[in-house]
Amino acid sequence: MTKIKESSSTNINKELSELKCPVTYVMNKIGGHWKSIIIFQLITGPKRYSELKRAIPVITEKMLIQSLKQLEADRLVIRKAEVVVPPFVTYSLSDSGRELIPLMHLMAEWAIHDSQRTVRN
Amino acid sequence: MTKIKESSSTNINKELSELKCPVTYVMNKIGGHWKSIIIFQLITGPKRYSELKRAIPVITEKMLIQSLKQLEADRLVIRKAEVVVPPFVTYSLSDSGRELIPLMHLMAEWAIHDSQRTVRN
DNA sequence: CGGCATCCTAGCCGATACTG
DNA sequence: CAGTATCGGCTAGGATGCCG
Repeated sequence: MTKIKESSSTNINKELSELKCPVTYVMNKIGGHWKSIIIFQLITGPKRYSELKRAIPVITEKMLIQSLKQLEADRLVIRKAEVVVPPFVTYSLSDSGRELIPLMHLMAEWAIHDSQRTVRN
Repeated sequence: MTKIKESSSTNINKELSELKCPVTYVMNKIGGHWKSIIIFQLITGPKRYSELKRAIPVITEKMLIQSLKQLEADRLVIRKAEVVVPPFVTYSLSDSGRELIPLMHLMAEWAIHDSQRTVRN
C-alpha cells in the first residue's frame, strides 16, 4: 500500500504519470499560473486573504480562493480563521510548503539566468 | 531594455506575472503535464522521436510533438534531423535544458518525501 | 519514421453578482 | 472581510486519420 494520495486535481492519467514522473507530482500541486505565485507570497510569512489579493492584483477572487483551497487540500498551505466580526483569516505555509522554498529559489535563479540568456539571443 | 522574451505560450498576463514571479516563468516553460516528463526522459541522453513515444506510452502523438516544439522554441531542447530515408530525428537537452537537471532532482526528492508524508496522513 | 490536420470535449478561468 | 454562485468563452488536450 504505497499509493500516492489523490491531489486536488484528480485524474487517472495524472495519477499514473505521477508514479512514473515525480516532477508531475510536483506540477500537480504547484503548477498552474497562480499557486506558485501564492506560495511565493507566503514565503515571507502568513498573510490575510485581503493582503494576498492586494499582493496579486491581477488574480480574480475566484482563482485566489480556488488556488488557496487546492493548496490547503494538498497540505501546502494552512488556513487559520478567527471567528470574529469582521472575519480574520490568515494563510501560511505548512511544513511541506516551507520545504518548497529552496525549490522556488532554484527556479527563480534559473529563470533570471535563462531570461537574460534568451534576451541576447 | 531588459524585456523577457516571449515564451511559446504567449499571453500578456503571463508576461506580467513572469516579471513579478520568476517561478511562473519556469512554469510557462516546463509546466503542463508533458514537458517536464519529456525533459526527464532526455536527462539520460538524446533520444529519437519513437524512443520518446515508447518511453512515455500514455502521451498522444499530438501532445508529444506539441510539447517538443514548445521546448524547442524555448530553447530547452534541441532537435536534430538527419535528412535520410527513413527519417532520423533526435531530441536532446540544450545547455539551458541541462541546467534544469538539478531542479528536476530537487523536485523529485520533494515529491517522494511529500507523497510518503501524505500517505500516512 | 516522424510527423501534420481536423474534430471534439472537459475544465480552466474571467466577469459579474450576491452573502454571512 | 472573506468568501459563494452562476454563466460562458477559450483552449489544452484526446481521438482519429492522412502524408513525405
